[in-house]
Amino acid sequence: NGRPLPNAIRLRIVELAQLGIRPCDISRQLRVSHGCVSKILARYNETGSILPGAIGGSKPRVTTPNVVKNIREYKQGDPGIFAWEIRDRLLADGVCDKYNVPSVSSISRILRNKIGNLSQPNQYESSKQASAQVGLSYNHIYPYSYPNTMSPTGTKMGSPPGVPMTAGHMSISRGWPSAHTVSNILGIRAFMDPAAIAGAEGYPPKMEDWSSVNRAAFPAAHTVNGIDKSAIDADIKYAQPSSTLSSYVSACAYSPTNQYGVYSGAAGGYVAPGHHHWQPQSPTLSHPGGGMSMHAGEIHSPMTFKVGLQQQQHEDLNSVHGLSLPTSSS
DNA sequence: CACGTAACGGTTGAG
DNA sequence: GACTCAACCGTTACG
Repeated sequence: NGRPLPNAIRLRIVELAQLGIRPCDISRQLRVSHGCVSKILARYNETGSILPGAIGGSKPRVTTPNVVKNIREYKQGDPGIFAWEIRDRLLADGVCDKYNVPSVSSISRILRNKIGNLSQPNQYESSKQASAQVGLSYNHIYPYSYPNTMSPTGTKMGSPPGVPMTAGHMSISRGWPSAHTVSNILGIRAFMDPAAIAGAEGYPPKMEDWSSVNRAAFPAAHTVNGIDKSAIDADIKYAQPSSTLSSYVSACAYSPTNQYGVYSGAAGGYVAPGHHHWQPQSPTLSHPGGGMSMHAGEIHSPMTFKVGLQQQQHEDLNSVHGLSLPTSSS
């Protein structure tokens, strides 16, 4: 199946590993392939996140209306300007950063297709030149936006939201933002995902049974009660692009004190991203020291984001508590 | 046998 | 609304 393992299972994998259980035993116990266990643990060790990457979607366009507008202005200001000069200026003026600056060929294409007839200064006439409004919202809504270009809140995001990430890591992942960069965004969904909760109390018989499982898993869950999966999904879907929310969730979902302190000391480890509370209590699978230092920059911001929406999620996650981890008892 | 990882087919979501 | 594309997923097979 192509869908991510429920978060609860992912959690268990990391938790068991930290308890010193061997990966092969984990895979047997949780009935997950050893390859999957290996992958999740490897990722956890590398990034501190247990969350899956961002599935689906398209690579963000770099030729946003704003970029096009700037290119147009450059061209108008200096009709003889070369594409590579435009590229440099886009970088120099901060219109783009090195990650989302259009290629020279893209710029050439823009010049040719969209700005070719500069004699017509009517900016928004040609093609679907997208209004400035759309341009504005671009970074806003794009889950894949780069951390440094996407900070609608303006409060944080000096580093990727909620996820530890060194520059080196960014570069090895992909040209555009690493899946891990947005993994916390997915965390919203993953953690609200009924399947994830269902998975906590055992192995979900069928992922397809989300909606029914959901109700069973949240008998008293105010937020979910009476709302079917589609409604939830819709909420989540719209919530996702919000970096503010995602930041919060990443913090909330992995808050060791509120959510998982119950489990055990060792289990606290997986909460990793950016918590100074985190202490490798179990050396078995604790993060490499370097890994934690990567998180340092994140430490404070997630905490601040926990406040607003916490109650709601908190209770949801408490449900996770109630249902999960027969391990600790058995 | 345990483990890491590439190949594979499936799922997802933006365009 | 169906389609395409490119991302990620977990399983499987192999070393």
